Amino acid sequence: MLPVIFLMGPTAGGKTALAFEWLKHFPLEIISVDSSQVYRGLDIGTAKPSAEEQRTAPHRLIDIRDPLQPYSAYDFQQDALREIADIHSKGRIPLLVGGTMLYFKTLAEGLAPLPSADLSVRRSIEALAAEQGWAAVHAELQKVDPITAARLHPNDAQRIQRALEVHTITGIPLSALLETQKKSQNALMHKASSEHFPYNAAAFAVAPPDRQVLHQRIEARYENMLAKGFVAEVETLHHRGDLTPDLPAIRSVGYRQVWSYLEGEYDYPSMVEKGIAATRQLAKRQFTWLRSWPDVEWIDSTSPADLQRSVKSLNDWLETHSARPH
RNA sequence: GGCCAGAUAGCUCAGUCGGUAGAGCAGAGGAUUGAAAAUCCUCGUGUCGGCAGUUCGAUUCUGCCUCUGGCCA
Repeated sequence: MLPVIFLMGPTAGGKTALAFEWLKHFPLEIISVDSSQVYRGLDIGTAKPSAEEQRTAPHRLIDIRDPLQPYSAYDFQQDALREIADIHSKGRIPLLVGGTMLYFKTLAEGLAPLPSADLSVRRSIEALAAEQGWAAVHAELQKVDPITAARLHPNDAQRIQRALEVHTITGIPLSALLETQKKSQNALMHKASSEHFPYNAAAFAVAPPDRQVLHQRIEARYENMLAKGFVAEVETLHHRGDLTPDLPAIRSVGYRQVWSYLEGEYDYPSMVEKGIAATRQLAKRQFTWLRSWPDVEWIDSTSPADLQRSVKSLNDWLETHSARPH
């Protein structure tokens, strides 16, 4: 079974530095696992690798969408599987690096056979919500899919909308469709191969062990982004005229806050404070995913010794779990 | 120097007709199936600036002090 490496971690945790270190020692090719770096024109604020860094180490699945175009976990799964196969065919090893934890999970576990998003259905559900409130939409879901309705909090508008959308399109409750997948799924999750993911995957996570240290890094990095022209970058997007703040791209951490600042919703210092706080909150949610991920090897990004240890660890794993292509 | 207004959770503030206090934000934990850097849930004891007085009881009333802001000199 061919090897695949997952390098996960919170934002500003030190993933890029570690990936470049590993690149010196192994025949790796990088696939980005990042729901914001897929968008063209979102560079500074997503900490996208620079042109120079991309020359040294090409990143796949970056700059593959216009901010107006949607991208989804399903799209990622399809794209990533294709890129993994391509890298293997070249006799190299795929290194998946990023912080979008749902994308990692989707890749490892696969998705149930669900319909993709349908704008007109979503609009009609939003119209109902605007007219009667989300409690009414939740009640509507209760009628057609009581299992999902019970699972979702009445305030979780986004998930209620999706569940109702799935039922409207297929006539089958979301809960039933998820059950289908569960039955066909391999008993061993994540690390084990399945029909969805026939690879041997090693999972690593990098971060400073001390949350305060991560917070300091987040703050320093945000200030640095602003110094590098982050506001001007968002201004360019703003001036296009066709982008709106409800698009996933513009909702990205930092972009949303600068966008609001440009709209005059609050002043510059507030924008900075809110942007940094939103980044901390993102990191916290990423930790929540990582704590429950099975068999993760944690690496302390503040310790040079630990970075070196990880090289040895990765080397051992590649030797025992798979024949290295070279 | 005088007058006025403040001083309550990490921050911004509300409140207690005297019975030791609560919102928003921040923070922490959790959930997470085609928007996921999204969306949602849970978690609030802090010498109520200090000292003294009145009182059964003061964060609340009174006096003095300290600090902050404003106005007048």
